[in-house]
Amino acid sequence: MRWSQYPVNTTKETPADADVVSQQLMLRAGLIRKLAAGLYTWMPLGLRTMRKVENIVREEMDRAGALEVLMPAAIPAELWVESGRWDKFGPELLRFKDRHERDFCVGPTHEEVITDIARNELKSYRQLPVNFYQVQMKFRDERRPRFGVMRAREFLMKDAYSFDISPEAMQKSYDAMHQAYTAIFTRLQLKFRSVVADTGAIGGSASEEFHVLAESGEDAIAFSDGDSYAANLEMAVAVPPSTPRPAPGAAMAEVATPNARTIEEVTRQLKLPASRLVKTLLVDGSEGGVVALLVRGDHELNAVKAQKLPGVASPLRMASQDSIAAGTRAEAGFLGPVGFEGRVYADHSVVAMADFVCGANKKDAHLTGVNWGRDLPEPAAVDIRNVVPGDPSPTGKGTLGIARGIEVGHIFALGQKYSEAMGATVLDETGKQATLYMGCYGIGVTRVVAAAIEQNHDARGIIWPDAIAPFQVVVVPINASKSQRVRDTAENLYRELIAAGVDALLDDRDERPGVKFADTELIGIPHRVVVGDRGLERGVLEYRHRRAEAAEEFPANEALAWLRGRLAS
RNA sequence: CGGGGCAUGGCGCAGUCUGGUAGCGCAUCUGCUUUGGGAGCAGAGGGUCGCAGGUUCGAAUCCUGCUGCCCCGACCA
Repeated sequence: MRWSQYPVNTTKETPADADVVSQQLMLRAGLIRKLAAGLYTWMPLGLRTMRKVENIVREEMDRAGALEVLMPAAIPAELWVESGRWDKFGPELLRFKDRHERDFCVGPTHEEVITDIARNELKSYRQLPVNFYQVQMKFRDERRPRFGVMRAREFLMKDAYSFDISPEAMQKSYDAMHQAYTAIFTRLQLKFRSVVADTGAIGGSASEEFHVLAESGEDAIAFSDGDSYAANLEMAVAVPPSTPRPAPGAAMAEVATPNARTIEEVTRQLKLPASRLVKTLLVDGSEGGVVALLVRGDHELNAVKAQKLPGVASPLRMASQDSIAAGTRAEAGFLGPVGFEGRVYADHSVVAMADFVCGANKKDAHLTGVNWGRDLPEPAAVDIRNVVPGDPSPTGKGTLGIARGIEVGHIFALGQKYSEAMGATVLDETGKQATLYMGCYGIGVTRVVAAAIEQNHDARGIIWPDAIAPFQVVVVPINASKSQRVRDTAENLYRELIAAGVDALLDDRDERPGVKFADTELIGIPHRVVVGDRGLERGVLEYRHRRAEAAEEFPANEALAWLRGRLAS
């Protein structure tokens, strides 16, 4: 492609309303243009990258044996009523009526449509396993679209749905997708992790998310340095301490702690580390009243874990001032388990403590030297805290660290949720109707593009991985208007590259060198070749990788062969 | 949906309080000079000041209503 024929409008100024780097760079580089909140046009340059991502996804899906289909974006309401999601989905589902006043929605995901296909097309267990996928624009009317294409309302998604005769077979399909996703993100040259996820509202037996690691990621991920264990922070298991609880060494005593309502204030007044304190959190019980949750002073309560405990209201709600007063006759800031009459859950790390400090259930007072068994009954030991860096991995290998990630893929072993609701069955070996087992698997293609930028950029702009760069190489003639030799050399090299099947861009604009360099770096072309009279005097061209500190020279007369070596590595 | 804010040429903004000629930078176009890190000079084009109503001799500016957009707020690819 010749740059002069490509309307790439780059800007020096950062758009005022772009709040993340990827969005700023995509706008500055002219990859996308915003039409309305959460709606973007993909400009030629941006679309090239998106298509490259899409093709890699498609190739790996095909390789895994999945079959591509294309379902309508507009879906009749009946299917959604049948699955029960017409009422459950809420305002994110964009609904509309056609000219006959029939209800429709714009598909935010396609379980209903594909299950309808499955029940009509699949008759026998002999047709299984089967996995249908599509790459298609989805629409979700996000309550707040933001971060550019990362959380847009309309976005390109690869969604796949597997159908199997048994849970075991479903697991095989699921594993195959896990493998395919790993291959995809590896080929995209992104640093990523697959993490154990909460199956949440969708339900099902297994679920993993694929995260691209980036500082700016919205999600916290705990991962082990000893093996491949990784989980969402909400899901990461905090293992009980391996060291036994020390014997009591002190008598229980009440100490005055005026106005010490926070852990920080108590540690300051008592001159003790937060790890010696017990934080008492009262939450609403599922049958009224309050439940006490205890975590160590330096730990954080994990709401997802806590709301799964028997007797605890879900979703988790902190107790109101009134119910705290009714349950303890004390006030928040000075709560403690000693003398508390309701249900008590203590995190494993709390159970392992001796001579600890907690609230005295009395204003301006705490208790010190408190010990389980002696001063209060042994509590129910549970895992209700967020893991912290340095915790042992639940797999027993290595310790946990915390990283931030952007969720770009999610795989679910769904089970029979939709097939049951919509009656998707086949005949099994014995000739009986058997309800299908489903899995569903998504990749946010547009989000991958943004995530790749979040992970790969510097002050000058984007640094595309070779696999998804809109162009692999840019040939930059310097002062071409003055030198026939520069013009010819650049032109010939460009043609050779194209003929060799390399995605090459020729910057044939009549611009000053500084402008060309700055633009090339902003749009993130990984390999740059400079053709200038200065080098041609000595028969050399200049090469620089987007990440390299400095340029290097190479012989002009064997340019293609030399460059191929660089492109391969 | 709650809270805050913004709307002035393609982009970024000033002007609004205190009504009276619509302005700056970038970008665009023309010419000359320049040419290895976002050039200089000279000139040019481009604006229903978000929309509707009102106050006034006169409204970007004051008043009312509407719309759109952005930011902050724990369920997502």
